[in-house]
Amino acid sequence: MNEKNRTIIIIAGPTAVGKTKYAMETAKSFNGEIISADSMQIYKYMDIGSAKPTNEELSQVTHYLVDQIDPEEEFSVAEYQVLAKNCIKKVFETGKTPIITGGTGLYINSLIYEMDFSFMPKQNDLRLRLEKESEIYGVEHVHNRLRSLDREAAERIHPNNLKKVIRAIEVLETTGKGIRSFEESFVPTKDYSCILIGLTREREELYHRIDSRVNQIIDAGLVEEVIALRAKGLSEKNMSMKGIGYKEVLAYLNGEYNLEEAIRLIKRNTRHYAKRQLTWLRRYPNIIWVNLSEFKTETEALSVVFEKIRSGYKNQQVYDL
RNA sequence: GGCGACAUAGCCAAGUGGUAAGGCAGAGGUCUGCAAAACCUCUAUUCCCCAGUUCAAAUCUGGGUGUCGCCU
Repeated sequence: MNEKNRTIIIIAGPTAVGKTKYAMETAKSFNGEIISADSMQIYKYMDIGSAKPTNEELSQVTHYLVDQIDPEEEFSVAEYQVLAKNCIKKVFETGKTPIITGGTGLYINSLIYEMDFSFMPKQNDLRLRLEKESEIYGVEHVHNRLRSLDREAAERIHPNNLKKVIRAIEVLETTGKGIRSFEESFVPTKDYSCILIGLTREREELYHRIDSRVNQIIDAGLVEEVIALRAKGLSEKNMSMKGIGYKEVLAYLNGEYNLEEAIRLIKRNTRHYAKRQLTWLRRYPNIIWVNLSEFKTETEALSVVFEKIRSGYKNQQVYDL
């Protein structure tokens, strides 16, 4: 089998770096179709705040996993992985190249590493019980419980990180096994190989782009979009509404602060998010970085991106940890 | 010109004789079923400047500089 037929291209990078544009061009040049790895763009009706590709862009290149899930639905990596892997398979079958793009690091992990979520399902009632326990007796109490089950895991997970503590207990109670070995096995998937491009920019420039994008999003009608979502019955309780831009506008609409403050917070939170994304991406040993700030024109930057993808094919720069 | 208050990190500040709280911003990091989530770590050898008192000064005294307020 031709190596090229089994290689996916991942265009990763922090929010507002310009992923959409570069992924589009890559798709056009490499006979590709785009599969999103974005935990917010996957939701329907959340167009403006999640900075989805425009209708024009969507019509130019086939996109998967954008606009798929109802915002009130529960969704997680486990489901994402199944959907995305199906899409990848489908794209391969048509003889095209899957281009993965998006900023959700965990979703990307689920595609490049052998990650099996199926044997440790979530346990809603246990979760609720533990959450309640932590409210009554405090996070330390729940953490102590983890300690009694798995000392080593307790040492690794900070007591304040309740989500993680609960998940560890959940896994221990349902499988009876430790969570450790599982966490450490970052085994590359055998389904295909990956060329991972990391787009970045100088921090200052990135932050400027974020600020101006937030302004654009507000002008484009984010507040109206949130009002419409609220009218559908969505509230801050829904995961989808915890997205940056949504939670702040919701708080503004609830009278917690004024619009100006909401905009300030959206900008700040987006900056924090971008920083965390960069931290995440730095962990990939074979990521091929392209600093877009280094180029005078987009054409120039694009040709470098393409060149790196080509040499990626040549060197078989695949995930091999 | 006179009187008064204040001067501590990029910003907001606490500290009123015992060796620089805290918050924001910033930086670094963790991550295997909510991930735009959740969580962790770091960031003033020095408090506007100079002199003095004291074992010890951001803290007290004197002078200078600057900012703000009030009065003429």
